[in-house]
Amino acid sequence: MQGLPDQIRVRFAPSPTGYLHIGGARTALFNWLFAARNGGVFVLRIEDTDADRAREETVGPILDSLRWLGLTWQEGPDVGGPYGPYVQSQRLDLYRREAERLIQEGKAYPCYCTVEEIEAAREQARREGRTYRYPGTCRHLTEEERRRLEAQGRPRAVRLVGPGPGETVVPDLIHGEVRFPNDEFDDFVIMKSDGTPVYNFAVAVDDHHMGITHVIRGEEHLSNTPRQLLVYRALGYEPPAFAHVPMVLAPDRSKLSKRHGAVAVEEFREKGFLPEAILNYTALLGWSPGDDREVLTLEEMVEAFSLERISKTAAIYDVEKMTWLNGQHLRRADLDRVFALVRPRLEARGFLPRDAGPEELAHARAVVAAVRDRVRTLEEIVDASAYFFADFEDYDPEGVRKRFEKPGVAELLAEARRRLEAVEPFTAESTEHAFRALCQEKGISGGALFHPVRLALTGRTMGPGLFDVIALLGRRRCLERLDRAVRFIKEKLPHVQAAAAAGGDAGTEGGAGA
RNA sequence: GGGGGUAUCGUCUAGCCUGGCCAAGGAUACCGCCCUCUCAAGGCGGAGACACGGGUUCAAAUCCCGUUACCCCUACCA
Repeated sequence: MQGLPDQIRVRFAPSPTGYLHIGGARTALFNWLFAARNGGVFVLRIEDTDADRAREETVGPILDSLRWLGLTWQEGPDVGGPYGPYVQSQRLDLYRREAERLIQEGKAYPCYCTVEEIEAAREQARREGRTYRYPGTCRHLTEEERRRLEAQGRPRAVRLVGPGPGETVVPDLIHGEVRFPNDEFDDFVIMKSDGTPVYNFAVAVDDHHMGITHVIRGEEHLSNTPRQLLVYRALGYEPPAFAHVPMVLAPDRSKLSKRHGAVAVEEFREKGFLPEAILNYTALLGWSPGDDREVLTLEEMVEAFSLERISKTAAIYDVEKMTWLNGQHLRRADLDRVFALVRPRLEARGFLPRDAGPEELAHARAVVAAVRDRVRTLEEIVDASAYFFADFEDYDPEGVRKRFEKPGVAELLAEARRRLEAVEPFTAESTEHAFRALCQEKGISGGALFHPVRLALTGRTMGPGLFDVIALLGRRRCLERLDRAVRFIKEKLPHVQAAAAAGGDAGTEGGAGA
C-alpha cells in the first residue's frame, strides 16, 4: 500500500440507540476489515451528545453485539486508549476549548438568538417560499452589545463563520469528488446554548484528535461532510479520507428501523444465527470479493477487502439469503462448537438436563450432527430434533393420509416392531439389514416400509436417514412408538381396515389431474 | 423549495473507470429434473434485469446530455 499514512486508524461511532442493527453492523465490519487488511487500528467511539437520546438508551447492547460478532476494537470506552475518553459526553472540555479558540481567531462567534426567534424566521421564510439561511445577526455584534445580551441572560450558542463564495468539494473514496455550492451553507451552530457540541462539530474535532485517517460511514453522512470540512478548515486541521458506503434499506426501501421486524443483531443471535454468517451476509451488502465466492470466512474477507470494491447503490437486506448463508456456515462449522451453541437451547426446552452426563451429551451431540445438515439456524436444529428427546404430540396429518391410511399398514408396523425387537446389535447397519430383508420377504419396496415407520417413530415425514433415526432413538423408544402407531391406526383409523376389506382406495380427495 | 447521491434479474451483485470478449455472469428465492427411504445438502436445467429518451461511435450496460424514480442533507438530532 502506498500513499497511506504509517498507521491507519478508523473508527465506528454509534450513538446509544439500545441496539445494533444490521446496517450499523456492516459499517462497523467495513471499518474493521479495512483496519485488519491494512494493519490499522479500529477505534470505537460513542456519540452521545444528544441529551434526549442518550438519556434512556444505553451502549451496552451495542458493545455486546459487536463483541459477539467478533468485531473487536483496540481503543474504546471500555478498554481506553491513548486518545480517550472515547465517549463524547466526556469530552465537552475539548469541544469548548476548540470553540473558544475559533472565537478568538474570528472564525466563530457567540450567537444570542433564541431558538424561538430562529423558528419564527424560518417559518416566515417558508411561507414566503424562500430558503431560510441564518442571516448572521450576531456575527458583527460589538463587545458592548454582547455584554448587554449576556446580561439579559440570553442563551449563548456558538456559530461558525460560513464559507465565502465558491464550492466545497468532498473527495470521497467511493463517490469520487462530490461538489457542493457554498451558498448552501450558512453560519451553522457548532455549540448549543447548553454547552454541548453539535454533531458536525464534535465528529470533526474527535476524528482529528483521535488521529482518524479514514472515515468510513453511511452515505447519509455525505451531505454533512462539507460542513465538517468547513470545521477542519477553520480549526486548521488536515481532514481524513472519506468513504461513504451505500445505505442498507428495509425490504420496503425505507430506512432500517425496529418496526421492520428483525433488524437488530441481537435478535438474529436469539434466532440462532451464527456471527460469521451475519458478517458474511452484511459484507455482501454493498461489497463483493471480485470473484464468484459468496460463502466467506472472516479471514477470507480480510484478505479480499478493499474500499474500491464497495458499490454505490443502496442495498435492501433480505433475510432469506442471510438464512441460506447461515445454513452454509452451520454445515461448515466445527461440530463441537455447534453443539455447545445448541446445548443451552436444548436445556431451555427441557430436552436435555442441565447436569447431563457424558452419555447423554454424546447422544445429544450425535442428534445435532444428524440434524444440522438439513436446517438453517440453531433454533431449527432444536425444532428438528425434538422427537429424539421427547414424545411428540400428533402425527403429521398429511403424513397420516399418505402413509397410515393404507391397507395392511398396522400389520406391517407390527412386524417391523418384532424385527427391531430381535435385531442384534441395535445399530443403523443391522436394523437396515433387517428391514431390507423384511421388504424382500414381503415383496414390497423399501419406501413402503420406511415411510410408515418414519411417521410412527417421529410423527413426521421428513428427517435424517431412517436408520440413523432408529439408532439414535434406541430400541426401547422405537418399540414403544411402533406400538403406539399400531394402536393409533386401529383405533383412530378403523375405516382403513374396512376400506381394505371392501377393496377400495377410500376417499382421498384426488387432484385435478395433470 | 434548495443542494447532494444513486439507478443491471423480486432481492444481493459481476461487468462500467480502460466502449467490442455481454444475444449481460454468479448468488438467493421460485419452478422442473437427477440423486434418494423422506426432507435437506449436492448436481443439472428453466424463468427472470442494463429505469426512460436523446446523442457520440463502425460498435454503448459501459462515454455525454436530459427526464423520471428513490434516498440523504437542508436542526441549538446524530
